[in-house]
Amino acid sequence: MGEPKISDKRWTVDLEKKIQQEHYDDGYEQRYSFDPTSERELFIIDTPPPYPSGTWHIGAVAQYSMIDVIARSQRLLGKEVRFPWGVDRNGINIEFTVEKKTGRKMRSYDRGEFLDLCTEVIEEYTHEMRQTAKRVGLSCDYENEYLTDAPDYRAVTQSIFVDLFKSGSIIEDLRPNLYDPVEGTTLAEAEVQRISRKTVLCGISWTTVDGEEVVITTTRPELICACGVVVVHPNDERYSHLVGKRVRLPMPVSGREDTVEILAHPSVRMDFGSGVLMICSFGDQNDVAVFRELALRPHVAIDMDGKMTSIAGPLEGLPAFEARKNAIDLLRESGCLVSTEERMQEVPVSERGGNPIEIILLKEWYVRQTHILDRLRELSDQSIFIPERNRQYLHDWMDGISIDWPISRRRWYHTEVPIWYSEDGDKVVVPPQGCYVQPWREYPPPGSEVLDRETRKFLGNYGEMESSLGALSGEEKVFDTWMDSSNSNLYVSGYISDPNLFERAFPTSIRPQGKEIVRTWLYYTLLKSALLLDQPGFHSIWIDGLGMDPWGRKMSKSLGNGIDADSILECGAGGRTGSWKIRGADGKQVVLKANKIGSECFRLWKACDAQVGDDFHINPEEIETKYYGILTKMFNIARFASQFDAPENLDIPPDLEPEDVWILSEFDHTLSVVESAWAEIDIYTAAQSIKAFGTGIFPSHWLEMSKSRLYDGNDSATWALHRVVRDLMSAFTPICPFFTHYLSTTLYGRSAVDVVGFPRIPDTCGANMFESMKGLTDSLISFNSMIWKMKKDSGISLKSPIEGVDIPENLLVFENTLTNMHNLS
RNA sequence: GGGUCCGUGGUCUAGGGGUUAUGACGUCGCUCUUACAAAGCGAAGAUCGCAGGUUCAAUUCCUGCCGGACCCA
Repeated sequence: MGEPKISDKRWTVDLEKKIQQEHYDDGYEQRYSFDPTSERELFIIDTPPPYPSGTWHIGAVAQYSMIDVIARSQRLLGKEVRFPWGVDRNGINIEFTVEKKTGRKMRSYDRGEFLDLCTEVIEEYTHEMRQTAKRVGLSCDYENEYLTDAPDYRAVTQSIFVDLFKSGSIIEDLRPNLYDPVEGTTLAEAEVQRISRKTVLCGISWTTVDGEEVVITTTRPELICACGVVVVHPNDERYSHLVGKRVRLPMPVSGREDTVEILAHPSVRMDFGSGVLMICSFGDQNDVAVFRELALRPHVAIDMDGKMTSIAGPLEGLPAFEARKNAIDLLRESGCLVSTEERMQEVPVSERGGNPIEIILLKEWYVRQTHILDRLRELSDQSIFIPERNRQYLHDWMDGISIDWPISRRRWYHTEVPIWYSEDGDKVVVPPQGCYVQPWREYPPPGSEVLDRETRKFLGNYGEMESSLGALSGEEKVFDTWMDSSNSNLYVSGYISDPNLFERAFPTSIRPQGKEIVRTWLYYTLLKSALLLDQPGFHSIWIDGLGMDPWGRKMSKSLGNGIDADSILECGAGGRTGSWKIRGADGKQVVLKANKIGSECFRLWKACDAQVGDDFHINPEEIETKYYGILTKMFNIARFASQFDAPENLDIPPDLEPEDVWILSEFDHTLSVVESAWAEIDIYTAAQSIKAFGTGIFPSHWLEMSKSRLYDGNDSATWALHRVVRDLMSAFTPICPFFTHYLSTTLYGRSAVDVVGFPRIPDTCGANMFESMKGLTDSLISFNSMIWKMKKDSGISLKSPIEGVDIPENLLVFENTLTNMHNLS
């Protein structure tokens, strides 16, 4: 015994930052790198590649910190863990950022020049994001960082495209597409959001060729020129006599017939407006469905700039929104407008740009998916979902899929569709595997192949056929960014780059992610794995909820309730405190304050505070008050232990006394619970068990009982103390790596983060005594509490002697200890 | 409008057909007991959203309603 080896009085955020600094400087790579040839069980994590946008949301950071807990706990269980660090950098977001920064629209730039600007800006953000990742303790393999916009990653995306094209899973077709006319690009169903907007519902008088008047209700009078058919419900007796007749369009049109047929169709709601509906190409998704069903010839009313085409007659050239106002005026003048009514309507807008969406006919590339949904369901049922109930999100999404996935976009900062077209348009050229190409500014590289555009039949090598293809035109379109990110599991498991690894590592061990991107990232990844390999994609899928504000609302800029990650992680560093102004539930500003949080406390909070899968409320005040004290407690236990020299050999115990056998058996039981919780990716149970033992039974009862023996240099007590503290730190290391690293290194000269193989207490120390000794635990707790209460009630201090207390029979094995501890006489 | 999930002391949270419902924070009282007052010990505090139903028994299962979140039309 002597001076404590740990001189600091308590854990501080400054100490945390100092330890972190050393940790990242010193041997970081050896510690956390991945050896693909390892004999150990492989555990590959498909880390969500975050999108760098400047600030990182605290909710997302909380999720990543739990992914790190998974990574560290699997290392602790002895697995060879690959915890990759990837950054998703493709996409419309960065294009918008650059446009905003420079005040110029993308299309006013030279394409190459614009790409360079994007790279520059995204590079800055990428750096900031990596700093935050390190600050929260993510033990990723940063050395082998992957970027989805880097040539090697894009090459994988393009190679997979070529494979799927050759196998017929990717096709090119002219179909009605969701389209954002402001940004000039196609969208997938997953990219569409709905907002509520005020709109005018018009009642318009149409006249049949026999001269009968019919009123049709619509919110889109400008689309009359695109009307292909007028429909009524088959059971609607008011109109059954009209079915089969033709009706005249109430607006002038050009280049098409000016009457359409009236038909019966069950999709009409009889109680909506007049009960007569005009079907246009393409007003909404229902129109698209009816057009397909009735095989109608579409009239293109809106062009790619969002303006009315020539068929719109007097409306030609107007943007859709103005055309609508104009159409209403024209109808009013001609006396066809019989009613107008303002009402709220849900309209589809683009997720990124917030622009109203049109549906227009476009030639695009598609990944076929509707044919494989049943198989996909079977495959996804082979994966374990954590928690199981979140499997439902995937099922719901798959049940709603009705059209193929359009993957081409008319944007720039994305992976290019790797294809060239022959001059006659009948043949295409695709690059060889593993090669990144930019067809809009490059010719096909050596090794490219020529295929028939329709049948995809191999026609010959590009080198040999070059002269027969005429002037090649490179595809200008790019991929939806989900085409890139949905390859992440393949990429990190060694697809193409390391076949030996891929053989062992696929299906990828785990996909951790938030529930909000089940319909995109998870679904598309599973689709890819199914199309390419007919395999499930993942062994386990861990789906967490979303970080919400303290009142349970989604954090968003517009609500003013967001919390920046750094403000939490840096709270308490260098004497700075944290203060957050957040708009509360009642609309008033609420100020939240905290003195110290940091990464360790933050991680502990997330691990302990809620089960995986549910949305979680983030309140900095709560994080501090509920969890900082636990760190202080655990720190002081280690500090206390550090004043007694640790025995040389912590593997072989001396002769152990009964109370030490008892605590070791209790501890081993806790360890067994924690070990199986880590194995099942059950962070909550592991965290709660460690916390309960480490702040409860161990310090409050065993430590108090053993103090006098420890001060007397008792070998048994000293051995038990250090064995428990050392292994407790190891078991705890996935949650608080820097905290346990510091304490274990200081006490035992070996970092808990380097422990590979979960610690358990040997049977020789009583680990197998748990069943026979567990009855003592409850008796001890109630006996100790009873004495403490007796002393309190009689107003004497805890060390004062007390008389007339009988030790219960089953606790007589601890007679000396208890007599000493409570000063019984 | 439809689907999914959630609703447990003042706050957050665990659990789950059966004697006194888990833990934490906050509150109150006592204590500076040779690790810890940024702590310890003790106490009070819940008709488990509401209304029905199933059952010998429900907070737990079912139905409806109310409130919240997410997704979809």
